[in-house]
Amino acid sequence: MSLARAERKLTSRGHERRQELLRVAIDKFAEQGYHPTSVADIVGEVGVGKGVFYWYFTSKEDLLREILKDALLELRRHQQAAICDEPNPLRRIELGVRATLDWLAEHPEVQRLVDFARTEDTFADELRRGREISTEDAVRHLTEAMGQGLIKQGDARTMAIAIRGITDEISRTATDTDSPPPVEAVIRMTVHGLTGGAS
Amino acid sequence: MSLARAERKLTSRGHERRQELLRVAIDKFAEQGYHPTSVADIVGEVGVGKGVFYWYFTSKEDLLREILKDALLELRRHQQAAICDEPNPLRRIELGVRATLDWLAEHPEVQRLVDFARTEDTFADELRRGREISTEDAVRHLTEAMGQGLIKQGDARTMAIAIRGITDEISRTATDTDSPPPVEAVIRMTVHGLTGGAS
Amino acid sequence: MSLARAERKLTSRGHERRQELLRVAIDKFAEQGYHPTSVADIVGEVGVGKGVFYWYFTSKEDLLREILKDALLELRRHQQAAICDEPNPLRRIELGVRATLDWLAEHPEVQRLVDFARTEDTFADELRRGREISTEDAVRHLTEAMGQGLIKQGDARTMAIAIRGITDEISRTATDTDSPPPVEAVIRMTVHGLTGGAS
Amino acid sequence: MSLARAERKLTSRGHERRQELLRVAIDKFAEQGYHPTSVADIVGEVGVGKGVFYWYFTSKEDLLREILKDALLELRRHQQAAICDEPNPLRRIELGVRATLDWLAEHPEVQRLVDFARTEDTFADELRRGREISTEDAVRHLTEAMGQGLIKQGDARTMAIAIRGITDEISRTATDTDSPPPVEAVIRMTVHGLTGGAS
DNA sequence: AATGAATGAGACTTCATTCAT
DNA sequence: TATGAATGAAGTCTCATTCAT
Repeated sequence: MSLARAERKLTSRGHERRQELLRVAIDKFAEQGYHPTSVADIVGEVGVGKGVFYWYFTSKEDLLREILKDALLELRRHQQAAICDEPNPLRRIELGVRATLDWLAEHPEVQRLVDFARTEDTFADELRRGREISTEDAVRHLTEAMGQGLIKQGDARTMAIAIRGITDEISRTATDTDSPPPVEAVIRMTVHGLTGGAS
Repeated sequence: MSLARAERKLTSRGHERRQELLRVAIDKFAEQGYHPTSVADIVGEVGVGKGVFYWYFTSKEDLLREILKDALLELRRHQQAAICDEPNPLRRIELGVRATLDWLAEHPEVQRLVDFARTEDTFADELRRGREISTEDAVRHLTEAMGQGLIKQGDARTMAIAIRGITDEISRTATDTDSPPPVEAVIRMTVHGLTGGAS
Repeated sequence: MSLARAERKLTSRGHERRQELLRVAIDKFAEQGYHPTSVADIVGEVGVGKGVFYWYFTSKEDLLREILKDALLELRRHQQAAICDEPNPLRRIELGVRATLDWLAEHPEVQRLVDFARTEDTFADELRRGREISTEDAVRHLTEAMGQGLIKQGDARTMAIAIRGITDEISRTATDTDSPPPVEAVIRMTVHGLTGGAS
Repeated sequence: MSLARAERKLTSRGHERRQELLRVAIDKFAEQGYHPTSVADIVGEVGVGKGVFYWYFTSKEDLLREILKDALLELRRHQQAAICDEPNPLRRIELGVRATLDWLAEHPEVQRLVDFARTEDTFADELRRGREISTEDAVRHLTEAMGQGLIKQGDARTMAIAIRGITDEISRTATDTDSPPPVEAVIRMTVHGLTGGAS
């Protein structure tokens, strides 16, 4: 019986084709949006027949899901690699934020796709789990930091979500204005206080 | 030549029809996404023919643009009304954040639409201008607060964007989990410091 | 909410269009086969856009099902009308066979469609029920005839099936050779004995 | 130029492969229908690449034609073997009918394929010739039987077709209901009179 | 002999939009 | 104003067939 597309063993040429399709799809999706981009657009750009697309992917939907899965996995890896085994929890947050801004600056297309995916139920679930995990990670660091008296006591979960809100929005704006994200300012705000109210 | 739809004078019954179409469209768009929702879906739910739709709106695209324009205008009004003539700039930020969390909690559909619109060039421009304005508003308050020594000197623009990032992401999460946004925690973080680092 | 296609109320023009589509589809299906006939072929012949097809039918499959349902209903009506209230059960069989040969000769396309439908599970069920009913009808007449000593005792069900086998195959051959079915010979065989063995 | 596939000399392993493809194809065709079964389905089930298929068969169409040719040849052989050199023509009919019911009961898939093939012009011709021959055979026996006064004078050709109609329909029904065909009842009807009308 | 990647026409179907009634 | 029939381009996807390896 034929293998599911995902499990199919690919020749090295096949692997390259697949990557090429992914790359082009990411670009087009980010540029025009998921729905406005047709499979014909994608294969047209790569210069292959439509069948090729369906040789490597089950459907257009499957393709986006694949893209999202890969991207979030990579981002996570990037973050983990940055944090490594830093003992200071507050510094871990900092390194995580830096890594995120960094990676998103290098993959501006991805954020658009994630943002889109979040607006359509079919894809939203795919993301929720990943977001949960990243939130929990941050909560862990923040809780530890509170325990060590490095930051004031507070609602760690809300803080974690806020931090993601900041990094994401800063990244979006940086991409929109085609300028590098103000990393240091963000770090100052997230780690040393958003406004540093005089209180 | 016929008038542009928007400018056409409507009977009060016509006005109601239009509002009903808008309402249904917002719900469906938020629920299933813009593209997956067809014009037939919308008019079907309202119980009118397709002609009606094209009497009130130039196109499906026009409809979403209209929705976005209206929504952002309303949000802005809500914010302005809250801030009113509060003299303390930091307090103005606070009131603005409160008003935003408030309004988004009552209009969870809108945020999805805005988030989607941001991912497709056709709509993105519509939003950029509004975002610019709201950023500038916040920058003004923050700059004034710095001038008065209420908050530490810093990059006001980045702060403004960060605050929007927080309110938006907190709102999204609140909607996702169907729970009220942790308003006080957010206020504390935005106004009195995100982590309030011990430094 | 929009009505299911089947229940949609049609204008008289709409009703005609639908009939035209049915007619052309029956012809094409019978001529080239169901699968080799594309929806494009059908609407092309009628001279309308593809959307029209899907305005009147849910799918190509639905269309064939509809055709089968209508055809079998009509055939049954024709048979019933012929038998009417004939008291002699053997004569009822005769009238039924005559009516069947008659109707199939006038609707040679239908038999091909039914024959095809029988070979594909999706449609086979649609037919089985109808066949059951017609078999039971014949069994009733035959049993009554046996009771009255009009025919020898025997397996009524097998007889009924055999009679259908004869009428169908005779009809097919008549259609194939483009000649009228040998009605009298068939009647003689079915009613007075297939070979009339000398036994 | 390469030899026609059919004439190519095959190694014994090659012969087996071919048979396996035929066997699987017959099963799938009978199960799902000819068109709904893809070449990929067939080779997938056998566990070979697509190239293999096209090594042994010119096309999918060719495959079905081959199947039909083989099947009808085998059925004919089975019938001939049964009739052998029976001198009584009426008994020859009986033996032929028995052999046919027998063989169709053992090869229920084949009948579906033949039935399907009859509904599509591409294959119909392939079958017509075979049907002609078998009709002529039966006509010969029947005419002889009439000459010997074993059966009443009548339209031998119509009788022959009727007999085929009976055996086929009985076989189909037996397959459908997964029960053995009522051989004796059929013999009685075909040889000694369908209803044995009292006339 | 065999594989599996590639092809590309064409299948079915949807849908924004128009327009006669 | 309103309807619903009609349009037809475009969308996703399938599949018989070919061919480089």
